[in-house]
Amino acid sequence: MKTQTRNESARRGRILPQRFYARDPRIVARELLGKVLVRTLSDRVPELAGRIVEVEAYLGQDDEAAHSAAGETARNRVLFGPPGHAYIYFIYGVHFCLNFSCLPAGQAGCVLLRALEPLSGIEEMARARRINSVRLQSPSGRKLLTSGPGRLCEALSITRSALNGAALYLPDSGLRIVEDAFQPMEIGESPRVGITKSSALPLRYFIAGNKFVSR
DNA sequence: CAACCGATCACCT
DNA sequence: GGTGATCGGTTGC
Repeated sequence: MKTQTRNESARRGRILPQRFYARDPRIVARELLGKVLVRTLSDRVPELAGRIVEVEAYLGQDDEAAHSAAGETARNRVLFGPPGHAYIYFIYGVHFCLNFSCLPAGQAGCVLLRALEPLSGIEEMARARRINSVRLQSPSGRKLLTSGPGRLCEALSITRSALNGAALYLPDSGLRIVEDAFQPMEIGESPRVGITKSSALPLRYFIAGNKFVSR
C-alpha cells in the first residue's frame, strides 16, 4: 500500500522539537521519512549525516513485538520516559539498533531506524564499516554503509554506552534530527522485519523507490 | 543458569 | 538471489 504526503513548512536544518515525538509512533514514523539524522562525534571531526528512508513503528500497547511489551526493565527504561530520546539496544551479540521514544512519559511507543541514505561524512562512515574505497565506488558498496539497523549504527558510531537516553531535540547531545528541504515522496508500507510476534501489522514505512531501503 | 533474540556476513548457486 | 554460522546482553525460570 502506498500513500502521498506533503510537508510545506519544512525549514532545512531546523531541529525537530520534543513535541514532534509526543505522538502515536505510526505518525512519528511516517513523518520521520525524509528528515536528516546528524551525528556529532567531536568538535574536530566533520558531522555525519544521512536521510531517513526506512523506519518501523513499535506501539505503546497491544504490540507483542515491542521491547516494552513485558513492562519496564533496566534495559528499556528510556521507552517509558519522555519522548524524543534515543533508545539503543544490543542485539544478536553483535549489533546496536537505534530507536526514538514516542508518546508522553509513561507510554512506551517508539520508532526503529532501519535505513539511511548517506549524505555527508561518507568516508568516515566507510572507515567505521571497514568498506574499502574501491567498493565504495559502486552502488552496492555504498548501500552497505547504512542500509540496515545494525549497519547505520556502526557507520555513525552509535552505541548504547555513548548515546542511550540522549535527547534528540537538543543541539549538543551528539545526535539530532533536522528538517530538510521539501521533496515529494511516496511512502510504502509493509510488515516489520525479523520479528515473530505481532508480525502481520503493517508498521514498516519506507520511501518508495529509494535505493538505500534495506529490502 | 539457560533460552531468547527488531541482524549481518561469508559463501554458495 | 539464498542459506547457515554467529555473538553476548537481557530476562525470566
